[in-house]
Amino acid sequence: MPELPEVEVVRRGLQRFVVGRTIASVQVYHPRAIRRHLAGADHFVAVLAGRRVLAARRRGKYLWLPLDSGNALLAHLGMSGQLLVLADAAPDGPHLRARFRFTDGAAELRFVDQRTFGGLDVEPLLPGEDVPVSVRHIARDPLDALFDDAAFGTAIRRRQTGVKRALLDQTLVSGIGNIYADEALWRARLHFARPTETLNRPEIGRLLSAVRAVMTLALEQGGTSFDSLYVNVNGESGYFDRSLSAYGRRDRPCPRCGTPIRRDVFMNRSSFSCPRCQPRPRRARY
DNA sequence: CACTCAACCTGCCGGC
DNA sequence: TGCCGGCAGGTTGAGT
Repeated sequence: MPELPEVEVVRRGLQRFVVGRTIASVQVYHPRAIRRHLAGADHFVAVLAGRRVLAARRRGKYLWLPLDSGNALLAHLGMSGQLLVLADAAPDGPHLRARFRFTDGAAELRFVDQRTFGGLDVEPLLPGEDVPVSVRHIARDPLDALFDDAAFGTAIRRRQTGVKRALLDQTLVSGIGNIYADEALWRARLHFARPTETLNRPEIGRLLSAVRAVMTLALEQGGTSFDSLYVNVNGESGYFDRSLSAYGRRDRPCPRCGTPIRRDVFMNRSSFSCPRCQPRPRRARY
């Protein structure tokens, strides 16, 4: 489940159903699911057994559970990863990659991932910074209280690239993927190829406000689910897809001006925008 | 640093 | 019915 709102929905589920519990045993069913855990599956299983989950945290699209050992169980859901809290008796689906049982014998946690782009590992938390090693290179996300708007504005204007490419760069601002990039640009009336160095302060302010607004709304609606791949820990879909203004709406009217939404191929993926509200800049940068 | 491409996977959909 | 290309919410590393 990919972008920030969907990952945050999962984090909240883990907060409610997993934090405070002690892991009894772990089973790994597919080596790719723990490929980032370089010490291997046996080690992964061993360091988790008996550990208590202290919290459920997130930065951007990364999710982690700090443990009483001082390490954290880190998860990235990739394109199709799910963390599900299910009764032990619930049948295993075809894409079950790992299972976590708890000492209280209540519902277990499962990592399910059709495309196996997601992954789990256990790693130390950086002293002082409070994030796992693998999350160090990721910028704070726009819903983080410590996100620095002014610093972001300076940094994005220093880039020599297009604004959508910048939004998708997780080292500049994290949590934004293809859906919310297109939705935020539509709200801010900016074309995806707008050169970042030409953005002025009001435009950057508009852009950040748009990102936050669309993510907050999506969160209230449980995230965006086009199919059963993107679900919360209880397997339920979000319904923000009904509120999308541009993404996936090729040839359908722009909700603001009625012009048919266009689709462009950009960075080898689809970009949706309104030709009238988001005119292509004279000098475009991709 | 900016940028492109390929790779990593499975499954679904539409066209032929 | 079946085969094939295109497409899908992400990240990483190699190469220019």
